[in-house]
Amino acid sequence: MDFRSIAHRYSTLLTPNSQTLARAVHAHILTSGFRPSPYILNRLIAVYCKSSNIRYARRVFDKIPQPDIVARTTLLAAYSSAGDVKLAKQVFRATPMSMRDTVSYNAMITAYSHGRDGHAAVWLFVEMKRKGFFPDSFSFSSVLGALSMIADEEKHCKQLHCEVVKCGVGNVTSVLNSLISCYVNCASSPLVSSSLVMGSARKLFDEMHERDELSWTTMIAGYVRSDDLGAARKLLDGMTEKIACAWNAMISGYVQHGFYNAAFELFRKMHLMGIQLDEYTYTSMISAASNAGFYKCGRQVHAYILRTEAQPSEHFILSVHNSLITFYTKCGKVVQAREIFNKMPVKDLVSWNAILSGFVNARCIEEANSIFKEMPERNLLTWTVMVSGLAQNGFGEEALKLFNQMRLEGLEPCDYSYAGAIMSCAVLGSLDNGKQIHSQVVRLGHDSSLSASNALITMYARCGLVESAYTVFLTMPYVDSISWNAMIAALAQHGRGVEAIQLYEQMLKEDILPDRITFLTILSACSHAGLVKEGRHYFDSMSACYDITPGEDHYARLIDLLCRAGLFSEAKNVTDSMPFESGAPIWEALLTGCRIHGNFELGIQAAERLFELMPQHDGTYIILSNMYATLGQWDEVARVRKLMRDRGVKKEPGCSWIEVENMVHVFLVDDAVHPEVQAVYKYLEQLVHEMRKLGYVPDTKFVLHDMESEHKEHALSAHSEKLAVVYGIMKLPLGATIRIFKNLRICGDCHNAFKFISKVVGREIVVRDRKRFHHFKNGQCSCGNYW
DNA sequence: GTAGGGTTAG
Repeated sequence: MDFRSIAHRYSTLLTPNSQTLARAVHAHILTSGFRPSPYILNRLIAVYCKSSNIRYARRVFDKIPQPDIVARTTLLAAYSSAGDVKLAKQVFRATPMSMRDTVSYNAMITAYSHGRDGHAAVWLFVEMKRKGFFPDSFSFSSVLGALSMIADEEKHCKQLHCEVVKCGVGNVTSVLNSLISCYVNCASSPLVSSSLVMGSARKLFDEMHERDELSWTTMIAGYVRSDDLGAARKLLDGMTEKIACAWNAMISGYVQHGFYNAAFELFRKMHLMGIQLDEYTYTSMISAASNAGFYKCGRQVHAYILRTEAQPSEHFILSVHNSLITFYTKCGKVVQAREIFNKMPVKDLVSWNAILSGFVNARCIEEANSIFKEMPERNLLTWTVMVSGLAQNGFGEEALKLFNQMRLEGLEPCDYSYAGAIMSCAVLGSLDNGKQIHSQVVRLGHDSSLSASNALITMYARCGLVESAYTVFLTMPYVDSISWNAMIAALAQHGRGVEAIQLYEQMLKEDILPDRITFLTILSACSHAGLVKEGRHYFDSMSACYDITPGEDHYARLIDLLCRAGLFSEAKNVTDSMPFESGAPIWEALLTGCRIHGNFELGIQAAERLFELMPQHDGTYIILSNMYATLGQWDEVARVRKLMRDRGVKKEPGCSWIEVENMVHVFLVDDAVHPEVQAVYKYLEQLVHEMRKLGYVPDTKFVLHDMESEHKEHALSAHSEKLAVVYGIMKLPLGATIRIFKNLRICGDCHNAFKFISKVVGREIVVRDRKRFHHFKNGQCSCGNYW
């Protein structure tokens, strides 16, 4: 067979799906010196482009001495869909003016549009007209897509609408679809009245002579985007054709707005009506199940897919499995999620990010870390998930390090990333860092972001500056229930229970619905302030007014509230009426109350139960041993100590820290490590002398009970919180508030001592311990000794 | 040779 006939056969066989043949032809060209016609070369480029083999396409292209406009446009379009605007532009620029035509302009406009550069696209559209090219329906579809990105006023859409009509494509369905989509996008701009613009879109839709799948889908998705689910549903119900995309848009709208039951109802209807369910339907439904916590429903969807999809496409497998990973992790089934992830034949970035955040949410930080290291590629989301995951799990330092590293790698953090960094500062109590990040947030315009601002509220509160937290809260352009919860929690942690309750009441007045977290917060606010009646009232309102079933955590806080107030019989009534067995949180609350009120009988009972439920928890042993010590039952003290030793339980060492000039200084009990600790001891000695003059008597009871301190007199002055406070007095500017942090609860003697210190040195001391804040000022503590 | 919608990761 000669070359000519081979060429002929190739040209008929080179369909877009014949990649193998394309390689054969290519090889033939390279090895035999065969010079195919431009037509064959163009086909070859097209086949390579179709199969995303752009590098081969480029090699063929570069071999052509004078590529024609078809070859150039094919390559340009391939770069465009691969998202490589730079190379697309290169090809376009290299095309001589005399060769260019409308199609090549259209392709380049689309390339800009894919590269999210709406201005460049519109500019090229204008240039193309100036150069005398007449825009066709493709030009309008492309430029309208670009315009959607930059138009924030209806008049922009209207302008192009006029041109569409002038150019005679005002009746072309595809152009009208793009135009509708343009109006729809514009409707989400804050500068326009959404209902007015949606009205214009709808008018176009109603006046169309012919509506295709896209018209219906665009219009329905448009209503969904402008939060008008009712209009979307009405349109869907009036649709006679069976258009899966339109149904998918509606379902996804329900899911995004949290109407999970409506989504499932529509899903069933879709199935009953015989509309083809596809990966888009399934992913939405699975995500509905994960968000709503409908484990059974999700399993059913999963099982249904396995039963019905015999030949799923690669795209189907990928997207469905990606959403399944999230589903299983959100339902607490990390093992299943991992299994699905491991078995996936092809993984993309979404899969990796899904499993990563699954581990992060399940608090499996080690696994998350190894996934993060293993990932073949990372994006902004990856880093953000990891930063906030580390922060949420208490690894503030690691989180901040990672945040800085992501910036070094040239990634521009988004508001969520900043929220993670701010939370790290909250965990560390690093006000200097927090303030710095706050100013960056403002500079970058992220201060209107909910996630960043909510994190700022928490950060300021946890660094001891409730007023700054309040300022953030009050200056937010809009707030959500998380903002309210954060602010109420801020007041609660600082013992300002009455204000916390007032804020909660205001939240109700503003028609914000409280959630489970709100009640946890408000109950502990009542607990810290001794507001028993109010606490009971709010607890009862949960199921009565808000249809929220109190969980074990809510019961535990109620019991904490009652026991702190010494109401043990009431607490018992509550535990008896609980719909479940008392777990560890309940017994812990009881034990805390018993410790405060010296109710040893019940306390010992609670402690013994806790030994069974969480044998590795150091706190129980310490409280129990202290109780026995107070009773003088030294045999029992010894027994508890032995039990602790035998079980290998280690007491978490007390440690306190303070920030001075952007540096965190850490002190341990009996610290000998900090370079300036000798000076600190010396200063403390002088201070105690002054304090004694005012009536301070060291309370040796606390030493007696401290299982780690063998040397009484010294141990008292060597508690880490004292060292940190003294260091602050020595190093911070005169009059500045001393803010220190402790990993455990503050010791009773230190609490007493700080009252005296605040008076002697005339400074405010703020202590954040494991549970709450203490503000010492002028010999008083804000907790009113109720802690 | 060129366009436009519905999904999954916080």
